Amino acid sequence: MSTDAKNNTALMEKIVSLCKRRGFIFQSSEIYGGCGGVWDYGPLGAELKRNLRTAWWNAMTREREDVLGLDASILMNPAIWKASGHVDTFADLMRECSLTNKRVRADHVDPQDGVIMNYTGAQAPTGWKLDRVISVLMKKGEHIESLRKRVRTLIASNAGEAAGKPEEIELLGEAKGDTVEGSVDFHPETGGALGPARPFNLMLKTYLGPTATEDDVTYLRPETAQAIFAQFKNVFDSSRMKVPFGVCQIGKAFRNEVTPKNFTFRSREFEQMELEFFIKPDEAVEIISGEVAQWSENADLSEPQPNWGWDMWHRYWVAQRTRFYEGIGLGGVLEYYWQTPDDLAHYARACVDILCDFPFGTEELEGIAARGSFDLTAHQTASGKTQEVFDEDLKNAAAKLTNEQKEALIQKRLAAEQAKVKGEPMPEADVRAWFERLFKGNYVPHVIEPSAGLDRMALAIIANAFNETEKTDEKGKKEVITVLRLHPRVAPIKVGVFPLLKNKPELVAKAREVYALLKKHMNVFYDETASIGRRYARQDEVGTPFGITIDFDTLGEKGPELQDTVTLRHRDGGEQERVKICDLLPKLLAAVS
RNA sequence: GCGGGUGUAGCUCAGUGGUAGAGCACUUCCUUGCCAAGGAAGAUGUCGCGCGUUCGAAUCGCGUCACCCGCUCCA
Repeated sequence: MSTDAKNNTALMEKIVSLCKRRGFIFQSSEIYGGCGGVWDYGPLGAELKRNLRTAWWNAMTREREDVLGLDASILMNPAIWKASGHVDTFADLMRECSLTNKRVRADHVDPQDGVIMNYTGAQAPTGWKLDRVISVLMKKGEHIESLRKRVRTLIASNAGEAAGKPEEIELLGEAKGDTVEGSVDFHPETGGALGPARPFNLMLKTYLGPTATEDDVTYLRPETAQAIFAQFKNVFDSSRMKVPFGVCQIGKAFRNEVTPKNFTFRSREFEQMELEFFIKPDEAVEIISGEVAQWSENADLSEPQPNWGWDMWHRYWVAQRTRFYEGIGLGGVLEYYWQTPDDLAHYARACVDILCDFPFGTEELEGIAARGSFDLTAHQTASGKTQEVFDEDLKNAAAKLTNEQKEALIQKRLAAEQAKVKGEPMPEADVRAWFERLFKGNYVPHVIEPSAGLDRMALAIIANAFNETEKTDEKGKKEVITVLRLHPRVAPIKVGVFPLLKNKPELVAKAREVYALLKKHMNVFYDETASIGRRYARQDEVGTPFGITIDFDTLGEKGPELQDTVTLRHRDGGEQERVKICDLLPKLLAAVS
């Protein structure tokens, strides 16, 4: 491991340790030895998550006119997961390469010719040993030395650092095996023998009903999005909304990840915050507005416009989400990755990953995808229930088009279908049928999907707020000071209230008064033990942005001007100001909301 | 899933076959005049879990679970 990587691992360990010590995050089921890939949030973690959830919910729906909330069940009719493609994608039989553990779909192995080479194991000068039979296909025309080199390289990369340099690995007990033709038992790239075909499903299966037969199988949802699609018509019909509008949801999702890792970053149970923002197809926008706005570097994305097509809406949501992250203190550590056509799923038109700096690397916080009408159309087809909306503006505008104008639109779309890089072009008859419905004002909405992970967000917040400095006191004793520089809005505790001394009843009584005053409005922590400095430090470590100290001036010892004023201490920098008790609440509320 | 590593007090760790330890944290009391002060007393561990070897296991062996690292996976 490089020095950087080691430092980052050490940093991550400190963060994990702080999270446990101060009650942010615990290992699930710890007293029973834990449970792989799931985590519990302690008192402070629960507050932090709640603050993030509230910030998101407010930004996405309460502060907007065009987005509504939903809270759907985790268990759903399994037909939803068949329609969405989740069952098929994950129910494939997979085979694993015995050399590299690379997986391939069992039905996607190309037949190969060659000679099977067998080894009884391998060893390295580092003392590392592999004690298992290795079978590799020496492809027709391949030189034995080239095969050996390949095997050594693959073994070394799979074994990690323990095996040392590939060229020093010794292959043991080489023996020539059978000659095969058209064999599908070897990995097409590595040549390693493939293991048995096994189902590989990332969805957590369960049974609805006590009989637990295969007929009762359903899944814990692997994403919250599908519930929004499945309830689209109900929300639309019950809310009097018009496209464009969105439906958002916060909730748990479950994936049987192969390797949960990086603390809470990739876990098997996690919380998603997703918005499905439904928009008109570009053709509808063009008919109504006469044009579709083109994006450029200096495009104004602040207010949605009627002539926005999917591209503008997509970029608008990227900008909106960026603003959100800035508002919770992550503005400085974001990166963006625009997926290339190769990365994109066939149904997606564009997808931006919002990445964030973590100690273990720059990783995805949120994905913002333009998914076309893929999801609603899939549910329409599978359920047999129309997911179309009727758009009167569109019908009226279309009625004014000449036949030539209509045909021009159809021709433009047909050309676009032919130019598609991924997926099959839509047959002309289907395109014409679709336009037929469109000209009457009917279409299945398209969608922009910003999908964020709450647990990742919480981890990003903690990791980026984590700050350690070394301090030397008067006696020359060095100590490490830890401060979580959390944005006041997300901090689990907003303010600490301290009497300067605990053996002066007047100070304690006044401090309890201030505590009671603030507690109704925010999470406040009262502490009278240990020295004032230590109490400040304890709160710094959990990111409490403010500290209030009740001292003798508060009691009026230095005269009436200072009576009923307190010291307000700021976490970052430790500067202090004198504030009247009656001014505290408005001042603090402004800072934390 | 593969390979490597780790697991001892709340945290960080020492302890290599013979009575479980330190620092910090914690509790109580005294003291305290703004940034991890001091004093006194105290509590805290089936040494991840299970099986085995042994007169005796935190220590050795096997298994298992969890976490970390590297692969792999990640619509």
